Amino acid sequence: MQKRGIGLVREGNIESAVFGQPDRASELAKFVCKVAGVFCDNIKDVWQLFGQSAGSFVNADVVLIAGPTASGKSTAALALAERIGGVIVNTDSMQIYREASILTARPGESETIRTPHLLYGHVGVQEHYDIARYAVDAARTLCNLCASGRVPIFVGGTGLYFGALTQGISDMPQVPQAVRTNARTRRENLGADAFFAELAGRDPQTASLLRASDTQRVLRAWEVLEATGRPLAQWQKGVRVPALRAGLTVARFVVSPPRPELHRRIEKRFDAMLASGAMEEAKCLQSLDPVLPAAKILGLRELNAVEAGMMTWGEARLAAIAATRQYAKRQLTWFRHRMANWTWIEANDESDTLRKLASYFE
RNA sequence: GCCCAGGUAGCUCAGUCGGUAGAGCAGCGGACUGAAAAUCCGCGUGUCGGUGGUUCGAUUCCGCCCCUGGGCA
Repeated sequence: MQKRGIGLVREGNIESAVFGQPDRASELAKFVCKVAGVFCDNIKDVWQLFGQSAGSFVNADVVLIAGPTASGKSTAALALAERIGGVIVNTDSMQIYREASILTARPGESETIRTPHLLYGHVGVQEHYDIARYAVDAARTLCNLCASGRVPIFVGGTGLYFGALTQGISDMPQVPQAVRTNARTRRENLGADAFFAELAGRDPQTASLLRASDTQRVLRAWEVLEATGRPLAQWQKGVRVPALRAGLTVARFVVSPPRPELHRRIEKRFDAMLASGAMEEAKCLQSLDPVLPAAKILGLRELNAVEAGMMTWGEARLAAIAATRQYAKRQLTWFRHRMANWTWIEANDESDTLRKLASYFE
């Protein structure tokens, strides 16, 4: 076992140890600099203050790399994996689907042959995958990898799933499919407002946190109450167990190109998808039940609209690209607020991203 | 060259009987614990083509010019 980097911060009777945890270190960096009376704006500088090499980061037990769609995070993660002997683990809610490799930009054979990629394409599009299953899959994967001694590098764009890794989700029973179907039917029959009023009558606590228009959450609240007899808000107060258990050294990164560059990359990537058979893939998925999560894969609806004669190619292309931009924006909102203390890699291009990311593992 | 229709937000357009303007889309900001590539909330971002004139006041009316469509030559 290699030695972890440790820096001591002293102020009066406060004494804190900075272990090889970039996020914790970055939190303390400003404080350290203030105490030391020097200017430094990154973690490596902090380490150098203490005469230590930033190489301690290579000792991370786990690496997390988040980023908006098309940010180049997968490429960066692969390069990092090869450098530190890591294994890539998916943290994306759509790249899990077997039959949708092109539209979800899932790593292909040329990537998977270089480094093991886990939790990619392991679920059929007909399945109703969700964060609960992800939490289980991720914990199991982590467990397996711990024994192997290879560093897991979790890569993806689903903020909620990163939450399962770092925060965990409250334990609660699975809602039977029949109850879920009933909820949908009932909301359709009653209308959104009456359905919400009904929920508010039975579960004012959860309802007070929601709006009638929030279809998905209102349905979820109703289902959980119906299936368990207990308000969702109560369940959510339950203990959350992170998949990344305490004691692990976790290096956390957000890959974030400048917005205009990201938009260019999104457009370019969609054209690349079209060129590599996205239309054919969409055709195979066109009869998917709209209720299934996989039916929400970006671009699917638009390409199927072309097939159905409802949209021209040009319209579908622009609509799909716009939908992807909007998704990236929502991801960034999550990351900015939930991952504010992660190490942000704000590079202009792929090689710059790689260089910056790698610099934390030198 | 002449005639007609236009030139208003990033795009498509509405509107102002003269008091400096608003929709959709795009965009931007935000929320978010079992569908999360989902779901939901908030925000107009503008030399009203240019320039003279009339007017207390012009994006609106008039003249000229420029640009874009279409038609006639």
